[in-house]
Amino acid sequence: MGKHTLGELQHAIMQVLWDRYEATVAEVHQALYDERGLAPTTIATMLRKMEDKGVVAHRVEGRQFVYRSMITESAVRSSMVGELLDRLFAGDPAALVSHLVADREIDSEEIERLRTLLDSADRGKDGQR
Amino acid sequence: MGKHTLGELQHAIMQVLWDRYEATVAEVHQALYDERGLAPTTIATMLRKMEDKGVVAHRVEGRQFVYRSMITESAVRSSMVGELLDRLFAGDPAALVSHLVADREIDSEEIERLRTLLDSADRGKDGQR
DNA sequence: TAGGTAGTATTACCTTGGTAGTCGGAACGG
DNA sequence: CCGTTCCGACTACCAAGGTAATACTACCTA
Repeated sequence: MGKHTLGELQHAIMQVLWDRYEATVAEVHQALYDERGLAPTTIATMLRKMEDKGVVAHRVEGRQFVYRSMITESAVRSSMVGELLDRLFAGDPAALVSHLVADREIDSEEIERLRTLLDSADRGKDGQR
Repeated sequence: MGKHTLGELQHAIMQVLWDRYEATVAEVHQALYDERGLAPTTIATMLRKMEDKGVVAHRVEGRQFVYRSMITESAVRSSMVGELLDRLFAGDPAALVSHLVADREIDSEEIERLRTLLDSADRGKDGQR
């Protein structure tokens, strides 16, 4: 499996593509303009670089390019979470969760949610095998 | 609060400093040599750059520099986990945990550990207020 | 058919992380 | 006292992410 690591802007662009499935440069630019105020050429350049990396692809429609994502959001998450896990927590997911509850003030309500989540995940695994 | 984001090598170096509290360039180099096989100057250069960023500091002992970390491991974790959380999960820790159990094959045993962890965390919070 | 315009291609910087060679001074060994 | 060696300082690259101006081309319109 490749290194699906995306930079800040790249991820924001992917977000747009994941939302709409397809988008022209202009559409991506529009979608990000309020938050970032970047030039349209910046978006275009980034998309080209991302295509070089193989994370997006485009088709031609009239005189504009319509881009689409080549990787799923969950693949990117796996890749990036996995990397952070290895780097910061020696690959131990429990250590990450521990950090989450200890440091990031997660209120009791949130913890309750998480516990429910774990319960169902556990049940799901049991049912699967 | 600053952006305590460290690269791969930088983090490995910090790890050494966190372990020993203080270390010379040669010691850091030695500690990382088996895994990475880098030139001593590479370590020295990196440490200088890290000092520019303010994440380490040094004192002079004889003719060598003794470096120490200026930031805690937990601060780095907070910073980097927080960033990943915002970027990939819209700041929702539960979504991260959800991804963890759904995608990263965490076995039932692990889930059990996590649940125990959440229980005690919850109790801790209650006791605090 | 000429000119404007929309939209991609080219080119160019800047920053940060990473990697390392070479230089210069100071200490150490004889 | 002299040469070697140890070590930080300086300098130099490379890649990737970001940011954007400028060039080019093809279409659309008057």
